[in-house]
Amino acid sequence: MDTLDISKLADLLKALGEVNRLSLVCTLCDCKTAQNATCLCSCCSVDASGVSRHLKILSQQGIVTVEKRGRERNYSLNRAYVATRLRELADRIESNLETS
Amino acid sequence: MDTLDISKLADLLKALGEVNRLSLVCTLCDCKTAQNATCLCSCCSVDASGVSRHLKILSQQGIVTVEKRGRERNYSLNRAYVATRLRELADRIESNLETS
DNA sequence: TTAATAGTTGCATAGTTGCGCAAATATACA
DNA sequence: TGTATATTTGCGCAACTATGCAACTATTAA
Repeated sequence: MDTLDISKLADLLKALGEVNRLSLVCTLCDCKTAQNATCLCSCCSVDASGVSRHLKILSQQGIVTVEKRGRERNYSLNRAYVATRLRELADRIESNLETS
Repeated sequence: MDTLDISKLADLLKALGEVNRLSLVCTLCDCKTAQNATCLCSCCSVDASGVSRHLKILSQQGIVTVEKRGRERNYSLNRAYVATRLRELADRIESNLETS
């Protein structure tokens, strides 16, 4: 894993590593359908502008996808992408090495 | 997953979500034996005091274990613990729901 | 004891982050 | 049109974070 990958992964983990953002992610986890920002407000303790900013960070990191629908934005979790990144790191951490 | 768990997991991810700390973790990944702080300095772009502080945060989060040995501290990665936390989240994210 | 080595801690600083509020933008609908 | 709803953005603020430096503690070894 080179420096660039580490930096990119760190950005992903940092995006997940904030309690309100992780709450948003966990809420989206439990939703079969995409949710709009107003609906997502209820799961974390910030106002709409804060939720908007958190969702922007999550989407910049590829954690959620936005779909514009009228005046709403519908957010859905990129389950496979996030799970894959987390499992890749888990696998790397648990890999048994022969050398060093 | 309740609020407390989310908060605790966010703390873990935040600890991993800093590029120098993640570099330390990845370096320890590739080491079969525990490494001391001076040795770990080379993998990230901060001085010894910075490394010391980052390692403290990692150990507070249970990511690494410290073993005092003379004037050295030897750090090793808690592979199973970290990998398990990451996989738990990955599993939750990918779980298919029947409702909602 | 003295000097060297390993690591930690206090301090100051620069930069980042999360937040609410208010204003702005965008869209829908009467 | 005008009004309501959904979301974003600018602003300022307070709190937090990462950093280097210098001083410190702890341990080893000459």
